[in-house]
Amino acid sequence: MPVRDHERREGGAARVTRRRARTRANLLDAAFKVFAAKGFGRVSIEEVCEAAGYSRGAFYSNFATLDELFFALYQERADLIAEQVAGALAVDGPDLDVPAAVDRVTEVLLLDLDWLLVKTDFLVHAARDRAVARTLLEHRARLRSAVADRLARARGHTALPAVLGDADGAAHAVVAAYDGVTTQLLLDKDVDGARAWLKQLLTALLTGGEGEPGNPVHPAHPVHRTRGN
Amino acid sequence: MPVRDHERREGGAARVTRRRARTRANLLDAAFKVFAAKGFGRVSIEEVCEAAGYSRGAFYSNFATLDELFFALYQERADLIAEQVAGALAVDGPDLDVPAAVDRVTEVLLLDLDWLLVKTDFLVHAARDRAVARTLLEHRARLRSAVADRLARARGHTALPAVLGDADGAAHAVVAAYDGVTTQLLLDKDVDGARAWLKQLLTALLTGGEGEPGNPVHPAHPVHRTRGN
DNA sequence: TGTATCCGATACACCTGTGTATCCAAACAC
DNA sequence: GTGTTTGGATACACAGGTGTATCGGATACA
Repeated sequence: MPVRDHERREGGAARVTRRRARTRANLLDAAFKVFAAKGFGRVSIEEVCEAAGYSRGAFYSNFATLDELFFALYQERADLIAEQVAGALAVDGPDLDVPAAVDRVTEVLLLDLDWLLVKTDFLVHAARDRAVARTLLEHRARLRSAVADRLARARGHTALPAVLGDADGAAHAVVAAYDGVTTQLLLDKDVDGARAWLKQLLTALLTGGEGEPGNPVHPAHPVHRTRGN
Repeated sequence: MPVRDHERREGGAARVTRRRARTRANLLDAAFKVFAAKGFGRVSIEEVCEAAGYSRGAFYSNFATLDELFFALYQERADLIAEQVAGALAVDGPDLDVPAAVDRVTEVLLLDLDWLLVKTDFLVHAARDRAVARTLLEHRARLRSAVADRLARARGHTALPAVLGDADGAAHAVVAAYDGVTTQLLLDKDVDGARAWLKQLLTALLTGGEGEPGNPVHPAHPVHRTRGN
């Protein structure tokens, strides 16, 4: 019998399952750290196992390939983030306090730089694999429609600038802004600057611009480090 | 004598240099194709050589590592794009025709999907290497200030919406929009949709929204393929 | 507690890629 | 043309990862 335990879970519920679940989780956690540090493309199965404190046997008992692990890892964490965003959007009553909601969402989305690194690795991965791309697109669609729903629900109370079309269009723009800010953040590593800049962008997009009168933050955001980038 | 020819060009001009330049260019071209197809992380030196029709000896005679080649490759192509963008911005006279300029720039920026793939690989690469990140940031800064200069030059003729602050802030937003649209494009591969969407975003950002009255394009852009993503 | 099952460790054979040393032929200077 | 330099091909030794088969201790259940 080959070692492929991971593909013969079908009819009856598994029997042992407890140790298994733990090691699987440990492998995923270790993989996250290693991926964040070195990048998916430069990580071997062995490294993941070593970081988790297991041998390769444990790996092959739980996953068929590194890709499969990566996929599971992404899905787990992405679902988690999606929940948090949904939570951040659900706070207000029927009428929407845009700046407050923007603050909360921004906080969640730009919380962890390591996650952004891994997420971007996954994007690159998905860009070359139709099937993977599809699930990533679904993830994004879910997030986007959460935003769109929230906006639509508040329509009339808070008017959207018609520039972007309907609530769905606005949600698209929100995601694009998030992606854009993320790209910059990956390079300058200035999380606080990125948060401020994203908040400004989003409020500008959603309110038409009459946010609080604070001065612009984007140019030379890094208070420390070389500026202007 | 080790094979490291590539690091002993110093005082006198090289002597042979012609064959060398050709093979170097061939290696870079082949690398671009292979990188685009499989992703930097999954490409070996051998593959590049094979694709270019050389042996590994040729590679090591021109580059020390795959990273070095990647860096050279990125710089070459990025410079090229920067030129084209500058050209697209330089067309108008002293007063700026925003929609026309947006059209031209958009055309250049979203011309080649392969380039976007490689560029994103490079982003991921740079995100884990300070030195590389620095040069990428400089590239972006150059591009951004080209935009900012053009906008500043046209100020008064065409009023910017004050939402984003000065011309520099607007340029930041332009780049962010570009990055955001790129991310989506990498997943749905819908170049035409991305162009339309980027145009709309940019005109909305720069004119405050009174672009042509065409209806919004973003939801369900793909005329073919699964929609809504 | 006994026992059947499962999970992960270990060992093995293999393959792919790497980097260097050496050498031949092509490109240049004259 | 001829001699010299140079660029790339070839050969080699080696490191590191992969995937599978097998085995022993751990785990759940009666």
